[in-house]
This record gives sequence, structure tokens and C-alpha cells, in this order.
Amino acid sequence: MNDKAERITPRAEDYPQWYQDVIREADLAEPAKVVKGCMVIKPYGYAIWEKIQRDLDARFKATGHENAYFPLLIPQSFITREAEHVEGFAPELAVVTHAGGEKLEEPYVIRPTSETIIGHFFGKWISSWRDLPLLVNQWANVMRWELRTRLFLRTTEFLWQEGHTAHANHDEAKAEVRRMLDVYGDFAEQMMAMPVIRGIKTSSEKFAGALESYCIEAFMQDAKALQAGTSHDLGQNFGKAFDVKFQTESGGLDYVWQTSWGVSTRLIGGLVMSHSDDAGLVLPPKMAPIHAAIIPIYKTPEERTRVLEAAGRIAKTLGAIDISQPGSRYRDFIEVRIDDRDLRPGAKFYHWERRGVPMRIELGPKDLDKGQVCVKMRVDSAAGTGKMFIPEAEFLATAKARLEQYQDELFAQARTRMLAGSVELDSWDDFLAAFAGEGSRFAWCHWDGTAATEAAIKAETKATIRCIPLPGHGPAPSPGRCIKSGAPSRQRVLIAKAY
RNA sequence: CGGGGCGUAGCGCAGUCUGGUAGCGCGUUCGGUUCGGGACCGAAAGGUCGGAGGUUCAAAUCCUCUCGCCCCGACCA
Repeated sequence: MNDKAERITPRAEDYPQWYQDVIREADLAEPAKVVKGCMVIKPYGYAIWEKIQRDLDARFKATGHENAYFPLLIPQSFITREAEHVEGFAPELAVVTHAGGEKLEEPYVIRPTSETIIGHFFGKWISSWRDLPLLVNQWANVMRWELRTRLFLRTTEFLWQEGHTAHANHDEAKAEVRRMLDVYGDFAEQMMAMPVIRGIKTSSEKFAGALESYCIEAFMQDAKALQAGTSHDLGQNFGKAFDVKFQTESGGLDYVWQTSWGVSTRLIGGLVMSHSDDAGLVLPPKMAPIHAAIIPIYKTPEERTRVLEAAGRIAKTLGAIDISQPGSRYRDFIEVRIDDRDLRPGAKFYHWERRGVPMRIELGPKDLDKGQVCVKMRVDSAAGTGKMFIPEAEFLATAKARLEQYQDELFAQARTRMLAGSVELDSWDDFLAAFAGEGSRFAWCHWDGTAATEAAIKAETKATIRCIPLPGHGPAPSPGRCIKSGAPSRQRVLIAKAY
């Protein structure tokens, strides 16, 4: 192993390397190597995914959705039925041509997303307006043969959830699209403490086969944007492609209006880049698999026994404290680990620190004599700064509040960073300066609404229009002139380099 | 698919030019001493040198072929 100073490259030195270092040191995942572009999500990283799943799943159920599962393999002909869909996904498909030792009559593609096969089954299940709305979600893996991969942010295979719904009319479908976008936005902000901009994709960035794509865009510490979730209005495109017709209430016949929406393990990458620092991972308590690590300090066997006994008592009390989200459909308790490994305390401090555990408790003979505990929050904040010596009873009574405060503090900090990285630009020279080299910003600029201008901006700067903000999610609309063409524009759009 | 680089112990590398039968650091295992911010001492385990063929008394090293990986350019949750 290298010197400790080299374990995690400082952000300022090499941001992408820092990102990889944090993931490695926190033991979240590693590149699979033997399978190109794929990763192994290690137990600690998977525990975060499970927290994401548990909370989102409860939110989906609360909005009336049910889970189902569709096949991994999709007949190749399905993909080609929706013109834009084929065009969008064809380059990144993995195809199964042989099975059982024989060449297949019709190859299967490994799902890059499931609109087509779900469309097929919706067609079989829906015949009447009484069958609508149909609201299903699937937790699954998908595969997209990416050219360049990065842990969590873009891998060939990834885990996600895809919601698919069918409705009797466009208004209802549109409402669903917005409802689920808000579910994602609320989850990102409340649970992940990751502020997001909600908006609509431009036509060149929208999902292949959708009428409109909505998204939440998150601000990473290098001022690049991360598309953290999408919600699509599919119109009747897939309904028509898969002949999903129903008899309307008035006796007519119509194609269903569909939506789809998803978030993936990419969220974990967003979590890493929202809060972590040069010492490693930082996790908001609501996403942390472990909330507190107790480090026993002792010299003699007698002290060890005494300290571990006290640690066990404290862990038990903490572990019974309910820290569930108000209104949540499941319970969450403070998760504690007592680190009694045969290592020096300092090594343990670093161990839990780089895993982002929000709270560290040092417990030694001196503390026991004084009836106190030594507490250190992973990131100094209003919830605590530096090593704090707190009477045990007081600590136990305030632990929950400290975690809540810490969660709020991380969100506030992330929002402050996003605001600091956001800027309204009105001159092309300023724009070029903002995106020079590896530079990025959350740049709010006027745009003339044409694909040609959008492409020109991208070609010159690598920055792209991330979204047209929804009301209240960007600068208030006001007329201006396009940053590139000078043509009139009604409102500013979000432009940034993206992951 | 173009341009650049690399395959030697679990990880990071040296050795290759000038052939002589493999070494260093970290990690791992065992024993002991340590323990309020990354401990130390002692012992030990661990390698078909990416693969195949060739030259040679002798190949990690030279030659030929081959496989794989990484980085940079064209797609993307």
C-alpha cells in the first residue's frame, strides 16, 4: 500500500482519480476487469443501493405502483418496432445469437431498457379503459455497451428500476410523468441530501422514442452535471408500435398513453460526488448503512473488558433509537458498529472516516471515569465540530437530533456549492472562459431553441443543454438573447458539461 | 476503428537494452510487544514472468505470431 497521503488523490489535483480513490477506499465497488466495462458492487456499496431501493420502493407503492418482472432477453424484432427507439439504442446493444449449442432463429438482445417487451405484454393485458391506469415497476439489471465506463456513473451493466405505466388519456399520463419526477426530486433532496434541478430535456437529449423527457440534474463538485433520474412521456408511440389498444369509456377505440421513469446505481456516484472530501466518502445519515462507529480505547485487559462493556451498552441504546423519516412506511434505527479489531485506534479512525460513517464515538477509561463519551462527526457542522466530550446521557438523548442536523447540514452545504458553481452568462466570451479546458459551471443562459445552436455549443465547448428548467427550478423566465446566436429567447436554460 | 502505453507474487513496481534460472515495497499468515489519529520486532507463505512457437548449452530478457487490458478521439442512465 502507498503512503496514507497517496491513498486518496486530492480533488484539486485530479478529480477523476479522486473519485476512483474514494470508491476504492470506501470499499464500495471495483472494476470487474474480467468482464469489460462491468463492476462488482461490494457489500458496503450494495448496502447503499439497498437503502435507495427500500425508500424508493416505498414511495412507488405509496403512489399506487406494483412491482413485476419481465425477461432479460428481448426478441430483436421488438427493438426495431419503434423507429426512434431502434436508432437510439442499436449502437449499444449486446445480442445473444447462440443458445443451447445452436444458432438462434431470431437473436435476442439483452435489455437496454424494457419499453418494448413491456409494451408487448401491456398489449395482452389491456383491453378496456377499466384496465387503466396500469402502474408497474421493475427492479432489474440492464446492459448498454458503452464505449467508456466509470464506476457507478456509466458501466456496461447496471442496476436500476424502471417504472412503466399506461393511461387512458394524455393528461393523466403527463400527470404521472410529473408525479414521478417529483418522487425522484424529493428522494434526492430529502434522502440523499443532493440538490437537483428539475427540468425538461431538449429534443436531442430526450429518451429515444419519447415525446418529452423530464429529468433531475445534480451538481457535482467539479461543477459538472449528473443526470440523476428521468421520467418520460411516451405518448402513444409504444402503444402504436405494440398495438396496445383499449375500448374507451365512450365506446371508442384508442391507443394507451404510456410513461416510463427510472433511476439507477448511478445515484451512488452522485452521492459520492455530492458530499465526499479529500479524506474519503461522506454519507448523509439517511443513506448511511452505518451511522456510528464506536472505537474502544484501552491498554490493559481489564480496561478492555470495562470499555467494551460500556460500548455494548451504548450501542444497544443507540440501536433502539428510531430515526425513520416522518411518514415513512418502514422503520430505521441508528446502526452502530463496535470496532474491537486488534488495531491501533488511529487506524480505526481512518477506516471509518473514509467510509463516510457520520458519527464516531471514542470510548476510553478516562471517559468512563467521567461518565462521558468522545464524539466526532465525519464532517464538522452545526451537529458538532472537532472532538466533543459529552456526558453519556446527554449524548444518547441528542444523538438522533445530531444526525438529523448533520443531514440538513450536508444538504445545505451541497446547495451552497451548487449556487457557488452556478452563474448567469450572457456573453459568448464569458461562456467560452467558463468551459475552457476541463472547466464547467451550472451556466444559466438564453438559448434560441434550435437544435443547430445546441449542437454548435456542444461542438465548441463540450457543454450541453442539461435541461429547460421547470417553473421555480431556475431563474425566473425573462426575455433575452441566445448566448450563441443572439436570437431572441424567452427563458434561460441550464448548460453544463455532463457525466 | 485510428493514435499512445502496458501485461513479472493479492496490489504497485524493478529486472528486459548487455540471456546464466526472479527481486523490492505494501498487503497476508504466525508469535510477541503495543494501543486517545495510519505501531514495531521476529519468522513465514505466496510467481506456469499474459499465451503459443522459435533461436540457444541456457530465455522474464532475443525473434515470430497471438490474446488481453488501460489511456486519448466518435455514443450514453
